[in-house]
Amino acid sequence: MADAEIDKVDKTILHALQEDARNISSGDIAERTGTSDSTVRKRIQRLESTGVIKGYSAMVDYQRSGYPLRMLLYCTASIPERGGLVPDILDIDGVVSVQELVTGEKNLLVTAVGESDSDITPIAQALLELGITVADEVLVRSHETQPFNGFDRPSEDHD
Amino acid sequence: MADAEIDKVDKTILHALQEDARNISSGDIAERTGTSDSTVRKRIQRLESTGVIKGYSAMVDYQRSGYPLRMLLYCTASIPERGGLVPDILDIDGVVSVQELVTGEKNLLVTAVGESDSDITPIAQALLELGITVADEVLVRSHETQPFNGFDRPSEDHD
DNA sequence: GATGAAATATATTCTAT
DNA sequence: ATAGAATATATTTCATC
Repeated sequence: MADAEIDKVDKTILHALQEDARNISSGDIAERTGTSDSTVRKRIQRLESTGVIKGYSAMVDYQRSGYPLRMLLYCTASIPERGGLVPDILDIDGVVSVQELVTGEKNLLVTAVGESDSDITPIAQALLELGITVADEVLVRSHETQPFNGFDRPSEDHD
Repeated sequence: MADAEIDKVDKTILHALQEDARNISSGDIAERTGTSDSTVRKRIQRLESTGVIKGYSAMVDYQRSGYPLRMLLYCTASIPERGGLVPDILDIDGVVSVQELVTGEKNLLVTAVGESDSDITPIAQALLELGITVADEVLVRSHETQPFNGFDRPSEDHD
């Protein structure tokens, strides 16, 4: 359950699956690791069961799928409550991520997606009902995400 | 190329692939849409080629894979340059996302992942070399992301 | 871990509606 | 644009070393 047992093979697997989770087979990854596909499959199962791999998801361009609005909501919640509120926040329609911030008065960063501004208002309302103050709202103009590049150098072992 | 042609079937496909991009086949999705697997496959190809689906990626728990540090870097870049800098920023080791913010002096939000604080310093340095000022750094205590839930109600067509 | 064979599932192509 | 059928590939499962 610890996080220490990530070796070269695991790194290569993580890198491959971050690159393309749908069209790469265990055999393809095995070629890169120099092991067999059954080994890769067992490793993947372990990574899944230990929670290192949380799942596999299509990366959707919300802009091109009818939801052009992306907004950051900086919130303030009381520290003791904050952690427990995260699941409730994720339940709010349009919310795609919640981050607890260590420093600052604005200790919660909520990201929401929608069709238009009118979709954001009810989100702020729902947050208020959870006892969370929305201190600031910032519209996101563009958004690029990529896999972490720490797994593509399996030569340097992490352990 | 427009973003308007997302119908019920597409929404169901997007929802399914966001839920599990690796272990769901076109046939499985076809059962949900009430169409055939060959139809689903063609729809997926279209969604991919129009850029609605940007790719498929394993969601990795960086905390459990040896990279417990997540940091937000609020930056300031001159507006005309900002957009063009995004690819350069993504090239920096440890950077996982770049967001252009519409309002505020801090008009760029960079998210980075690393093993320890010492991994963040060179990132700030690299940003400086691009002519970007790091105005603020905030450590992320916890981070939860989920698929947008707008695709799980295919009853209401978006068009 | 690795390997090989059997069983399954999946993708491709072409035809038709 | 969707569906169906036939073929070809690919993938997993499982027993074995």
